[in-house]
Order: sequence, then structure tokens, then C-alpha cells
Amino acid sequence: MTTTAKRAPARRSPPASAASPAPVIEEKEPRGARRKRETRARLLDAALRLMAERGMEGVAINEITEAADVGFGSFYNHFESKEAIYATLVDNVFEEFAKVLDRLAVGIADPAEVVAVSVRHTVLRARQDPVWGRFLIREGFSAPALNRGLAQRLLRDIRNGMAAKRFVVADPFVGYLAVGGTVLSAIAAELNYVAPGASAAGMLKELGFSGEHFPERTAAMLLQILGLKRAEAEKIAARPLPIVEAADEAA
Amino acid sequence: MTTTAKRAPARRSPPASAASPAPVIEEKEPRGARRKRETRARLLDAALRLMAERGMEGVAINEITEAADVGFGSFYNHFESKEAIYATLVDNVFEEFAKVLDRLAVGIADPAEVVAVSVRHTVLRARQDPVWGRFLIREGFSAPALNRGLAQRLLRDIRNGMAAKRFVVADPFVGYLAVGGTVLSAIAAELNYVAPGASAAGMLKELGFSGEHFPERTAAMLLQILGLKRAEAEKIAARPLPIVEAADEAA
DNA sequence: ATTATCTATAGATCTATAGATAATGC
DNA sequence: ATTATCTATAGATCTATAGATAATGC
Repeated sequence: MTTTAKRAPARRSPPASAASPAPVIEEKEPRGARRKRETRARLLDAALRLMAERGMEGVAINEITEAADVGFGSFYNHFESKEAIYATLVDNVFEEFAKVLDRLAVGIADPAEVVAVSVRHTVLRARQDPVWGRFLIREGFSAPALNRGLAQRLLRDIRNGMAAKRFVVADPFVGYLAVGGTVLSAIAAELNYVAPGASAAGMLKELGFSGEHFPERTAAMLLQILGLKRAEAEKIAARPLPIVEAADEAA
Repeated sequence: MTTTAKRAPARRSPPASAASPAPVIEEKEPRGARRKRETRARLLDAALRLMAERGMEGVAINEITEAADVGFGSFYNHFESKEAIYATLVDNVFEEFAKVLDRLAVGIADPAEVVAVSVRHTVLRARQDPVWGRFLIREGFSAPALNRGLAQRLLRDIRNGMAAKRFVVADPFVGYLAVGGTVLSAIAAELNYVAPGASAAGMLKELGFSGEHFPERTAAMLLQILGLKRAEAEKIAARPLPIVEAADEAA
């Protein structure tokens, strides 16, 4: 049986972390293929860590393979160049995150709550995974990021809210920019000020600022930018976050 | 006379552009000193152009000296390393800009108008000088930038406005982040969407967004974030900009 | 036999310095 | 004589590739 049975091909795409998305292996996968996939995933994860910190140009391929514990030449089995692996990273990270946000929004009818939940999740994630947060800030204002899922989704959510008379935005273009910019700014604050052990925290703490309930406060601000009254914005921002079944994370 | 008279030392600091600040030579300056100063200024200007686009790591010292039309070795007469010239750039750019903002605010009593004028000027400047704009975005969320003049000034303006009961901000910390993030976001938009010949404009234009009166619309949004009513925010954002005597720009 | 990995290395690129050249200031 | 520049180059670093080694799949 075992020798004669035809090997079922992998039914779906390879496994993943933020750097290397979309897992869900169901049946057997040729061993060599898995090995290759894992090497690729290790390269992507290492590149994400290094490049989030120092940018694409600041990292040598050598460092990536070393950090991934992979022979140097193997890099070229997977990627043509440093630019190529970086582009793949941007792609994967934003793609994966867009999917997470979609899953979060399932079953939430109120556009305001969708925005609030998305923002809180984003800020929380940057706290839990600072590498990811840094990467987001680094690429947040770049054209690729904006044209990909994230900005599109934000626009859609704002339009939904306006259509439902839930949001009242005099200037949707600038409103969109304000929401996006505030999110990035909040993530930067999370990484630089709010997170425990942050360096630049002193200045703001002295002035009475604090990092408590930071995701919720950010969400409340955004809802007010979108035209909700303060009390309601705060109420919506404080609702319990939906529990979302963890996506299969490989790394 | 000419030979016996003691040479008056330069009375103030060297001349400058955004990359190399603080000009105002009044009397004679030893010729060699001026030459050195100019070489330094050319290096800084070239570095700003290149590094705004590609980041510190993405630029070779070689390229800087080539763009500055300066012998390679001369670089080391002025800067110890690439890191050193970059740090000087950050310093100069933010220092110079802080001074510009201060000059702009002179004689404006209303804190709301101070904020509006500052923001409009910033967005306009990014339009006129995209290199400068890119540099600002690149460094906008970094700790050095935040700890320097800009963030300090923004905080001060917000506190002034709150003290004068002009601003009503439930959450000053997040308000500060929202204002700062929106400004950066607006500059990114100016560079990517609004400016003529921008690439990514299509998507948003289709949705009825436009770049008209963009600086004023950004300012109006910020004032609303700070608690002003929409009508008043728009009125203040539309006031004529103060005319500020041009600072002596060398490059 | 095929496929993915590894090691080794040629050649390109980049940094930092040394020493020569040119201009300045006395 | 001093100072700033330039040219030339040694040594380090990095990329891309070639060819060897090891594992897989038939």
C-alpha cells in the first residue's frame, strides 16, 4: 500500500508566518518540497527581522542566510536578489495582514466597530511583534503598501460608514489620510514610547501622557475623526474584541 | 591698511540650505575657510538628495562626492563616516525647519492659527521641495526627529491652545499623535498622489478625491482634531499665510 | 536521476587612508 | 608654511555563480 499508493499532492499553498503566508497542508507533501519551503520560510523570516530594523539596503544577503542558518548560495535558489526578497516580504506581510483584518471584521455590522476593531488589533499586534510593527512603519507610506490591501480596505470601510450615515466626514480624502496617518503614528508611539523599556518615553510621560488603554484611545480618536461623538466613540472603542481562531502560524 | 588691518572673523555661522543651515556672512571670511565651507555644503546637499531617496544605507560615499563634484578623499576632511553625515543632515534639516516655523508663528496670537499656518507651510514646502519632503517622511517617526524641535513645538502649540481654551482635546497624547501622523500622511500624499505627475494618483482620483487646496484642507482637519468646529476650522485654515522674509538660502 | 543544499571563489563595489598637488595666507 | 583638495590604492565587504555534496524519489 504505502509504496504503491499515489502520493497526494499538497492541496493548498505552503505554510507561513507573517513573512511567509498561507499554510494549511492537509496531506502528504513530497519531503524535498517541504524542505525547500522551510528554507524559503526561514530566509523570509530572517530577512523580515533584519530588514525591519535596518531597511533593505542595510542588510547583506550574507547576513540573511547566516541568520536563517542556510548556506549562502541557497539564497539564489529562492530569490533572484535582495530586491526580490524584499518585494516578497512586503507582499506577504500586507497580504497576510489584510486577511487577518477581514477575518476580524466578519460578523460585525457596524462600520464604526469594524474600524475600531481593526485599529486596536493593529496596535496590539505591533506591541506583541515589534519587528512586524517596524516593518509596517517603514513601508506604511510607500506606494506598494498603499495600493495593496490595507489602504483599499480602509477606503472601503470609510465609504461603507459614510453610506450608512454612520460616519460624517466633510473631506473624505483628508479623513482617509488622517486615519491612516494616525494609525502609523500610534504604532510608532507604541514602539518608541509606550512599550515597556522604550527609550524616548521620558519626555512625554513627564507631561502626563501615558500608554494605558492605548489601542482603545487610538480607536476612539479615529472614530471622532470620522465624525462620531466622543462618548459614542469611546463606547465603541471599549467593546470586547472578537475572538478570532488563530490562523496556523508556522514561525 | 589692507595689509595691516586685522581680519575680522566671520561674525556668524556658515551659510546654508536645508542641508547646511545658518548663513549670514557679514564681513570678510578667509578665502580657504569659505572654500571649505562650500565643499561641506555641497557634500551635505548631495547627501540630502541621495539619502532622501534611498536612505542612508543605500548611498555610497563615492556617490555623494561624485554628485557634489568633490574629490573622494575630501569627504573625510568633513565627516568621519556616512553615519556622521547622515546625523548632521537630520540635525540640520530639523533645526532649520524649526526656525522657519518659529519665524512663521511670530505675531500670530491664536494658537489655532499657529497650527494651521505651520501645517500649511509644511505641506507646501514638501510640494516645492520633494527631496525635503521625502527626507521628512523617512525620519518623521524616528526618535531623533521626535526629540528634536518639531515634536516639541507641536506639543507646545497644543498645550498653548488647551491652556487658552482654544483647543478641546479629550486625550492630548493621542491628539498629538493624530496631528503629527496626519501631517506626515499628508506629505506622503502630496508626494505620491497630489503632486503633478504622481504615479499612484489614479486610484484615489477615481473615487472623487482631489488635491485642490490640499494644505488648507489638511489644516482644517487638524484643527477639528484639536476640537474646533468645522466652520471655524475651515475659516482659520483659509486665512492668508503670513509673508515671511526669505531666509538667506545658499543652495 | 533529480533536486536542493552547501562550500569556495572571482569579480565588483565600497571604505578609509596615504601621499601628491594646488591654493591660501603670511 | 599651512591648509584643503585631489588621485591612487590596499583591504574589506558583498554579490553572483560554479561546481561539489547530500538527500530524495523512482
